[in-house]
Amino acid sequence: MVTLRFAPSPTGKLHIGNVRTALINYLFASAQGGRFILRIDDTDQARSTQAYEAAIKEDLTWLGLNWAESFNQSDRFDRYQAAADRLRDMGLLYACYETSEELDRKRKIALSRGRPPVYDRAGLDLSVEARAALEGEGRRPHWRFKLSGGRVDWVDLVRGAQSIDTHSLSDPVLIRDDGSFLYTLPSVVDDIDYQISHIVRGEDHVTNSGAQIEIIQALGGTPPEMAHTSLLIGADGAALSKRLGSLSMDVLREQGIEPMAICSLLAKLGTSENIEPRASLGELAAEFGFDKFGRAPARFDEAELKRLNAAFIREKSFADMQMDLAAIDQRAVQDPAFWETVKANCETVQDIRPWIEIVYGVIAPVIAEEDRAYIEDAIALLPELEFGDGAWRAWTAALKEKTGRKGKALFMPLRKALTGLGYGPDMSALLPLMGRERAKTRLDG
RNA sequence: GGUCCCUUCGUCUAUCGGUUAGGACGCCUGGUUUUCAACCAGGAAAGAGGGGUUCGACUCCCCUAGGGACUGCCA
Repeated sequence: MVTLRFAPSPTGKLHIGNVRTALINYLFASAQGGRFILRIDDTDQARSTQAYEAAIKEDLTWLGLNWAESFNQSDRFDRYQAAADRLRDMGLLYACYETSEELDRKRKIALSRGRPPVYDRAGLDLSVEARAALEGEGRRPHWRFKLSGGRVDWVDLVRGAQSIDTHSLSDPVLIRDDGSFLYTLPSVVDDIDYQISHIVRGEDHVTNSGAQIEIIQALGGTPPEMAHTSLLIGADGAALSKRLGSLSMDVLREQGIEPMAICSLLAKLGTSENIEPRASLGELAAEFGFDKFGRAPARFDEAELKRLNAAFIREKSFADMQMDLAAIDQRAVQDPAFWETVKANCETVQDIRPWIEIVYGVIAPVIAEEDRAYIEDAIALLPELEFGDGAWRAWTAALKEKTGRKGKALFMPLRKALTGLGYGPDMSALLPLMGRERAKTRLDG
């Protein structure tokens, strides 16, 4: 039985990068018939909030990434404490007394001397007396895990054979000087307790994985399978982090992006599969495979998401969209033909707004000076009877007859006068929707 | 400074020593719609640079350049 986990910390909103990791975990678990667990990494009490936690859960639910079980690390401090005690008993957890400033200074000095900024393990050599003296100064220790100094190897599902030299790593701090836990130990303890079979996360965690494997082994656990996916970068090739705010789920949702558009893109981006609309997570799961992932950073382009969303929208019937349409404007649901007519011109549902005004509201017509006379003819020939399906055809045929205009010259002035725009849905469908009176008013200018 | 990863059309990628270097999205052109979009068809478009190895290199090796990650009492 495979068990995967997604472990966000509730210190911010879910963005496109997080969601990709969540989705990949979900998809693999689903494809294997396994479990997908949501773990809230809220060990950082100062920065974690209930609001973010709720928002994360809301976003995941919106995306359809349902979890079999969820828990908070803040409820499991006793477990982490027990693990810390065991490590301490084994001599693998040692007290250090440097302040952050002192550590910072040490790093800078090492760097300036051309040496790697690795912790010098000064804490390891402290005698009982020395420790007592330091504590007498009012210092409280933080605690580091003693790395083996050897190599940690694993076969990564995405990156292949990995070998991390722990000698080049600083011993990770597991417990802060205020006694609180950093994420490392809780993560390891939870992965063991919940029998996580696969850890799937971004490649920014590869060195963490090296240290974590050693801690897992020290605690008597078996390291899970590991998969580190390459990170997403922006369309401009720069790090995505700068634009994370605009790519948060709540913003995308407000823009009218479909959850499956997001999932379809994120499941395939950076893989050898074509990025195409998929209607369900089940389809994406069936197509999922770590062997399809490349190792180079993939570019996330918001424009691509919009295009994919447009493709989704064209597939949506009025029934599919009724709720969303009503939420935007009641007028959008009074005639199913409205959606069917307008959807091909929308990238997101929100794009119906201008068409609502065009069909049901008031807009400023656009009539070029040289087309005045033509529009006068058009008014004269406007079909008297109430508009049906053939109104546009009959009207333009008559106009063609009268003016000799054809093609673009025949249609574009009418489109611009009636909609204020040079593009849009089929006029033969749009005209009956807006009705004779509205058309007349706009032609009058 | 160090460690690790990466580099094929604009973008995501296929190729696992011998191919007219393939596909998808985008783009361009044409068709259709007597208009735009949508839709359909066709087209242009790529091996970062330099050295090797080899009968033969996109593919293997080295160097250079460029990009990414890590190097936190963040996760």
